[in-house]
Amino acid sequence: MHFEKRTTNCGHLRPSDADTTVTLNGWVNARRDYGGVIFIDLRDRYGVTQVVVDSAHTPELASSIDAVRSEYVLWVKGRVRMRENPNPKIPTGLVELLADEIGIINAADVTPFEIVDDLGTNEELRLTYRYLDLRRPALQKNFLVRNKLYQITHRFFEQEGFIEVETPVLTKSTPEGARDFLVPSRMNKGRFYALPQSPQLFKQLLMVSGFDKYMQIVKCFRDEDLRADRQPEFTQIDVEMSYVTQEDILALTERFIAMAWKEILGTDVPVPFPRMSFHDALNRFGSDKPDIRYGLELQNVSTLAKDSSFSIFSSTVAEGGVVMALNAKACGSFSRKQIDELTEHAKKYGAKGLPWLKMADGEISGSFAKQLAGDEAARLCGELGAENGDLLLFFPGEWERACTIGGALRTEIAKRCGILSQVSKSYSFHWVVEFPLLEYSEEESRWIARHHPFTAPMTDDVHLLHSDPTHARAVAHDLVINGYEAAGGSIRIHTNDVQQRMFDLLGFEREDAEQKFGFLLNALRFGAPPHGGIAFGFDRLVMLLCGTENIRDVIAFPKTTSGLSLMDGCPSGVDERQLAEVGMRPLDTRQ
RNA sequence: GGGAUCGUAGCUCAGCUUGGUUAGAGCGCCGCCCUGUCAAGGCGGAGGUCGCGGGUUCGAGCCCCGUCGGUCCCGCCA
Repeated sequence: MHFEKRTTNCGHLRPSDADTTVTLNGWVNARRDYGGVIFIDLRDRYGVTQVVVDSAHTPELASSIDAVRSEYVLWVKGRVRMRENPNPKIPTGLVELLADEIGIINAADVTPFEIVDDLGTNEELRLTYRYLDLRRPALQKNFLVRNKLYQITHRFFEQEGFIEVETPVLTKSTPEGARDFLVPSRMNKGRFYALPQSPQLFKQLLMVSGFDKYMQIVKCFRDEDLRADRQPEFTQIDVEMSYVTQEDILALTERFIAMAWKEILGTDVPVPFPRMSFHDALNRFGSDKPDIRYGLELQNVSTLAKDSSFSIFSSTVAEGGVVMALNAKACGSFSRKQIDELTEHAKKYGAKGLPWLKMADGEISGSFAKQLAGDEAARLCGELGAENGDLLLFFPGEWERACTIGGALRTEIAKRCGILSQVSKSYSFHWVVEFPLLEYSEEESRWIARHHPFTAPMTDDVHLLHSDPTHARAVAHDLVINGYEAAGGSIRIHTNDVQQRMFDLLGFEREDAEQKFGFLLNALRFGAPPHGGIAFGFDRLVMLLCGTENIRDVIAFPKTTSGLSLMDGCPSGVDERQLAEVGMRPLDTRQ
């Protein structure tokens, strides 16, 4: 196929290029045919340039491009000239290319949807033809941001003295944490590799090896259900350092984030980032990754609720629970229907109901107003700073549950009142620290690690490990940006005996721990330096930088919420021969 | 594993509440006209397994059951 190679691109030409002869290659974005004159908007990833075919200038050319339609690939050679009617909407809008020659490089069928930014096409179709979806400028912009972040990441960590080391993709399946994707072994039938949920153990082993400062941009895999911000395969910036304190990790992270935001968005991010404890995050915002771009903080009204004549309040406190509350300012105008919707929302998070009060003209009404004796209603309102027109929501229950429900309602109120859209263009950065090291799993009747089993306890809390595990805190840190967990990490356990004690606490038999994590326990015996690190959710950082709330907007070939790739149709069946080779038999689907 | 919601022309949607003639609109597509548009315009035209399967009914896009798929959420995600 003959074609004339481009001498410039479709986003480049300006008035200073007038009277030069250039060749463009690109896709037909639009064709406007006036008979005597035809306009063709030619598009590539750099922009759009208007091409003019003028029958007065080139009488033969018009008929030679009769067949040209949207998304045809063309080469166009011509002379740049100033437009009679400039188009201020596009950067090349002052000029146009008067075509001398046009060649059709490739024809295109009518596309299943138009290649424009503001299309409302359903995502199913877009994902099926992802390569066409990716032609849209809006999506291409996201991948330019993504590319910038790759480059900044490598440059930043290189400057900071880090070494990028690749870790295996075929690894050992370990208990704890997310479900593994398994890969059957042909050479060792009946045995399996696992794709890494993260390179956690490898990066710790690299510290034992003396690499000192390690980083890697790495794919991770978790076989769990998807969400708008979660894909089964995703990218992390994985970081680990030896001889550091938590302070060193936080400071490094702050420098990195400030650099990324400065270079990509041009904004100055104030450092250091504010910190709050896990406990405060839950108490004040009802989440361990709160969006603190707006206030609307929760309050604990347990002291008043303890002696309430409203029995749900008093009994909750008597049973060791709390009553959290939220003053939804100026939401007193919510209808009964709207409050019912809020109640339904609360129930999704495990609430049994949603007690509420309204204050209007100094009068207090609400779902349990009649059950409050004396000045109790007034005292609750006073405690919450209620004014006329406010709606008060209450969340009785076990502390973490009550806070979580409150947090969910806080977000919902912010959405409904337009608070979220007011702050949508801004960013907030903060740390959540002092996470609980452990939590008790009712399901498994044992303690499980809240972060992961290699996280070090705070020195002050080591003595609590056996006496009061609930209150032992971890040297862990999450970076929260706009309510997203953008990064998370910890100081690790670096001695064999502490790690062994942690496994004991988690209910691992010695032999079991040896079999599952023996390589780590061994490594910790050979002079392991103290170390710690952090891992950034790369896709989430790109989402934040692009201002999108959908992780599929920043991943070139994503999966649907049911884990399918609609474009190539994976996961797919394999034939029996392939299965037999890896020592597997087809599932008997008759059962 | 559970909940909500969506699926009608190539695309976006209306029609469903209250079952009833030939399922409509805009965009796109095809043809013709047109020398300054950039959401071009004018005239004409083609295009439908109403996701799929079953049921109720004289009759189903509409009601019921199931199923497949998209999206969002709870659980899950150390």
